[in-house]
Amino acid sequence: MNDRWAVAAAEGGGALLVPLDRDGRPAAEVRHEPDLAEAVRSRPEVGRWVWRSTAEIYPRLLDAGVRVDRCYDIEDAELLLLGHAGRWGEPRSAAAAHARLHHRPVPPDPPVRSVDPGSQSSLFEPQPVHVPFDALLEVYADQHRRHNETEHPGRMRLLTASESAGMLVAAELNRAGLPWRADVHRALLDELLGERYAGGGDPRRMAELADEVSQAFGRRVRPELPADVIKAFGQAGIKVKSTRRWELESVDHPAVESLIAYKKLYRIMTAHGWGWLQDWVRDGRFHPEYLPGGTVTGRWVTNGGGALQIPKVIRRAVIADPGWRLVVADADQMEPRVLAAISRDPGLMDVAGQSGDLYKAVSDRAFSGDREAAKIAVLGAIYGQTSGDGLKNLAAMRRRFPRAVDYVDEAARAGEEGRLVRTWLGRTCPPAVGADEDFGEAGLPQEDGPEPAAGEPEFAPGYASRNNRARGRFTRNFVVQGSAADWMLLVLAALRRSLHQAGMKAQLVFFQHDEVIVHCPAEEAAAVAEAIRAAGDLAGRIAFGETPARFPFTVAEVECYADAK
DNA sequence: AGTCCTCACCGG
DNA sequence: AACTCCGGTGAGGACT
Repeated sequence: MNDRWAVAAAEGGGALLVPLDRDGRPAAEVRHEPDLAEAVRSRPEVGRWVWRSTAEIYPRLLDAGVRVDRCYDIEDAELLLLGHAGRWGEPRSAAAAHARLHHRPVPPDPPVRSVDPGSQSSLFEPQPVHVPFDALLEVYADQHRRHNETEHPGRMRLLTASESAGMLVAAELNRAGLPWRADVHRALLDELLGERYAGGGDPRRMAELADEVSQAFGRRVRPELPADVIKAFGQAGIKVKSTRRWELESVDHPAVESLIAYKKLYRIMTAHGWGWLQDWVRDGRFHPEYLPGGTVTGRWVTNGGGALQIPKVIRRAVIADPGWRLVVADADQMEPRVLAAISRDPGLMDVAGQSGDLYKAVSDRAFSGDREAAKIAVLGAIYGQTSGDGLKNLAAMRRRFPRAVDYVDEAARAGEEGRLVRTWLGRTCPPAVGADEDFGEAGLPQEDGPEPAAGEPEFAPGYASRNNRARGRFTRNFVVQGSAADWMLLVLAALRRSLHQAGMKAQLVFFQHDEVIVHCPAEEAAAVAEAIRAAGDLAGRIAFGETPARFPFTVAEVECYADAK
């Protein structure tokens, strides 16, 4: 059933609980029970647990071996509801929400603690702010009401419910960790960077490359210092504006090859080297900290460990346990398919209704079979390409897929004009950055945002409109990327549920924007792959209603993550 | 000694 | 050809 109960840890220990009625109000007396986990465990009939913060309470339940099917995260919902009302930036804690209800001074949100890699505790639960249970219940009932005031109440309810499901997934991902072979990782580092010397300094291979760079310049150059490299090129008579790889690649100088190779290894050493291994991998698992909804578009972020930026070469260390497999599933062309579903463009829906190569299908319709041109045009429409081939091809897009292009154009226009912009489910874009509240410059128009580049006249004509255009590109992308994140949350929720209902040992162990990894016994792998595909279809129907658009996944069953692509 | 900023790279 | 959208990460250095 859909029965909801609210629960909170009691101050002196134990739990406070109460069933809720259809309006989200207490349907009985609040009861106190001595054991939080037991109170939840003993009520499997509860359809959804309503609580202040999943990150605070759910790890404690998991510690006690208690899993819940569904929850409602009040502080996450507060953030989404405030955003929908255009009140981005107001404190989202339950304490703040309660104060607002009673027109009392609103306390600021507590700061998030800094990263502590060695710690096992959650990074996102600063210090629990105590909120009396009855105050929490008032906030929930008010949120229940506020959903009905949104543009699409059904979608908004789906948004808060699915992001709450994401919170459950995140807590479980944090606990499970990604299988990680530290021995393989170390061997990889030795192979790529060279062995480390006892006295410190660069590892062998990197030291060799640094020497090659210095020899090519005829003087000692530290390749990891952009300023030093630019100066060295200047002394060699070559002007470079930066030491970015794409710029260096076009430079004709004997140092370039070694320099690029060094920078590649330097990046691996600093971001995913021995120190990283020490900090983030324990007991054969990499434990990042996932934060659902950490970006304004609804994409997740991780705090620490760089879990969403694991270099391809390092993925060789991600290896399933003996007898187990990694089922790696990647949503195919997620964003164009989502654009088809939200814009209802007939041509694009038609194309997205097939599970084959979407860009090929687009190219057959509008680009005489030129797949590359089609891909650039589709992505250009989504990203707001302003120059180059994308612009030329955009005209063809506009002819063949007018409603799709109109949809993102309208989002861009709304952004430029400072209107609210929302994803399909109702996640709302924050106002333009720039009016910095800390300095009380509320009256500043949005176009006074970021500082102009050095040397650029601060009030040059055209400066404002340039920033407005940047804002338009942002909101144009926001509706697509954000609606895709909406869909992906529903995928995660459906997948989590079906893996559990099937009674499998399979575990979600990784999530990255459009990709999931499930770790499972080899004999479950086929069923897991099917569950992922089914979750994608179900999420499409739930999020967007009946639509011909399909949401296929490329699924690989592997022992090593690096073999998935 | 701590904080903030820039750079350049990783991923989607 | 150029670096469009969304982020995290560390190092180094400038600054307080």
